[in-house]
Amino acid sequence: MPPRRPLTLRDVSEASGVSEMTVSRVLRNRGDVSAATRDKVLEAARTLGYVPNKIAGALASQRVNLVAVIIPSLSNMVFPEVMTGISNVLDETDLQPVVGVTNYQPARAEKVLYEMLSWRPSGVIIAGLEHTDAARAMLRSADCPVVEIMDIDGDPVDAMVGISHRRAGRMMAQAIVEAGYKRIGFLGTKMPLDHRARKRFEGFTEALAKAGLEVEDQQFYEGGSGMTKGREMTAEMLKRCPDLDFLYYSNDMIGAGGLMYCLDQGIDIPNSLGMAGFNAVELLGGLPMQLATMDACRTEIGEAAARIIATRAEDPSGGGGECIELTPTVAHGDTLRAV
Amino acid sequence: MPPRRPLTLRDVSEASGVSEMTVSRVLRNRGDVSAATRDKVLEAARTLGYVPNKIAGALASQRVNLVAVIIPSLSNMVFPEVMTGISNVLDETDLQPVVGVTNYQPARAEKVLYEMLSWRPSGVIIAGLEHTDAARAMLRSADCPVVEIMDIDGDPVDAMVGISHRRAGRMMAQAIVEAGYKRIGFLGTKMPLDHRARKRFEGFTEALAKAGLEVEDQQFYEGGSGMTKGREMTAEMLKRCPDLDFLYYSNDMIGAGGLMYCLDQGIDIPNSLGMAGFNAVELLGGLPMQLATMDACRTEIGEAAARIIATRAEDPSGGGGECIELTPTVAHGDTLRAV
DNA sequence: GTGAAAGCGCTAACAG
DNA sequence: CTGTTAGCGCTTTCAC
Repeated sequence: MPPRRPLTLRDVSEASGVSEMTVSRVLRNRGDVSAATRDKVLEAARTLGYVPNKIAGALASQRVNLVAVIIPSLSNMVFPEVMTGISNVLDETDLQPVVGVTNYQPARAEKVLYEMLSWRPSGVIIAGLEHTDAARAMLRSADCPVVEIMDIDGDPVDAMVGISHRRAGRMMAQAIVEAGYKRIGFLGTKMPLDHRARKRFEGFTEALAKAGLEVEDQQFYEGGSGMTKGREMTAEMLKRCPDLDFLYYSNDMIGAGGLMYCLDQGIDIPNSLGMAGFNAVELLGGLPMQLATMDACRTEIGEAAARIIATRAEDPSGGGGECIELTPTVAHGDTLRAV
Repeated sequence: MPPRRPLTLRDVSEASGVSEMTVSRVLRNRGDVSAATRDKVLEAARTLGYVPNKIAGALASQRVNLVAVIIPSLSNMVFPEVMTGISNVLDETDLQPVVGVTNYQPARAEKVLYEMLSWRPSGVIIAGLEHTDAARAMLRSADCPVVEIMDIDGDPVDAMVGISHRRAGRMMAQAIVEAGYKRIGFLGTKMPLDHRARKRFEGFTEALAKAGLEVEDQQFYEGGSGMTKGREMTAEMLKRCPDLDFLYYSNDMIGAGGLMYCLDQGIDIPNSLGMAGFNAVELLGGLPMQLATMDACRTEIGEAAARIIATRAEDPSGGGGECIELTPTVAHGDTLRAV
């Protein structure tokens, strides 16, 4: 057995007695090749176990079938769902998503972006509208479509697809006000790290203000959002302010923890206390009570974003600056009184 | 503004008055370059907004800093945790993970693998030991380290890192037997789709048999494992076999759903009924009762796998065929009586 | 329908 | 410390 050297087109060419060029044509289903030649080539390629070298191919053709997807985390169920949407659409094309994770760190985001752009992807899908100056500069001069997703409250570099978190916050506030709750507490992530949560909170307080109300107590946390965290924070807040009649959580996981705590305590939900989260986490479907929440249209966002990239990959001249706003809906569940 | 053409080294070379080769050295921190030249180059590169073309670089250097990670799903929290482990280690190197998702479909796995191998990655990390013949063939002839993860009950193509699911099943069975439970039901995914669950089940029944017991009832499902599913299945099984005294679930999510159901029903856990899952999902920390479970060492698996790749990337001659078995531990939680 | 030549943008290897 | 030369493996372009 000769020292293993990666197979090249030339090997297939020699094995099949067909020129490299024609082998290349066959392997890419390009141009007219006689059935006989095609068979010879495919046969040779398969028995050799040839895998084309996309690096060389991409360099020569100036075409890369990769789409860079840059997200803050995989642990937050939101992003896997966005990925599902993206895959749903890209699977129909020859584009391939490549995922980069930033862990909510702007510095990492910059590095991941740089790294991915250096592979000259056919498109970039990136979470959020807030980026460092350097990242924005890279996105702007990237020679491919850029879709910023999840959020539309801001100025995109190119295209954007998402929901208005400010509006989402307002909608939830309105539902709460309409249901007659008055003494409202907020529990969520530390804002500077989470722009979308901040915008929801802003919309939320704004709509409360319009109804003459304000948030009576608030508490912020850092780190992973498990149910444990929600449980602890809820216990603390209710100890501090026992007369609250509603708790608004920045996401469903901590909300579910809070809900479990309240049920343990025998609190009468949703009458003496209402609760709501954000994000419609379906994993939580089995809880004894359904938390009020709001669907953030994650799969749809991924699909729409991917569609923009795919469309422009087909026709690079068209498109640009697309802006797609999706509309979330409030689910009252069992923890927010209907009116 | 001239028609936008991607910047090349030559542009930086011209802008800085330094040869392409030296520019290249600076940008890669390679070899000795005088501080003066270095500054000129970096300055020029930054103001131009140059991003190197890794495609060309990789072709020339025959080196790619990508590690292909192939996993069945992102929705199953297991895999994001493995990814965390991988990132923990690769972040210290210049290697970059690239994720491909197969959705548990062998055909997709083949395609994703082919696609990734065609980019000539520095390593492959792939979930499971079971692959189609074509996939195995590709892995075998891939010219890079291949680490199969999660499971070690089988023959690896090259290296493997994981736990023995058969042993995990046995361990849980022993804990259950020792605790004195006798009438045991099993609820899990359809086996042909999930080799690791199957192996756990095999080990489980084997250890039960050794204690003179067998599974009294079992039920399988397909599709996403949310708490809802676990709740429904549990209700059905307990209706069918009300005298069961233990329920073993193939994962924590459905187990948690079952637990919620039983608590709703006022069943006395863990006395009249014990329960256990698999995978130590920490998101569930806030439930009123902690499900007995078993840690599958996901982060550690990712770390160990990445370390193998990183080590071999440094010294391509060394290594090969590493096999790392990690040992899970049983957590009794509140749903499995201690002895 | 098929082949030959040129070069994609970078880096290895060597020369100064 | 810096520059020159020759490809990396494929596809584009053009010729037959």
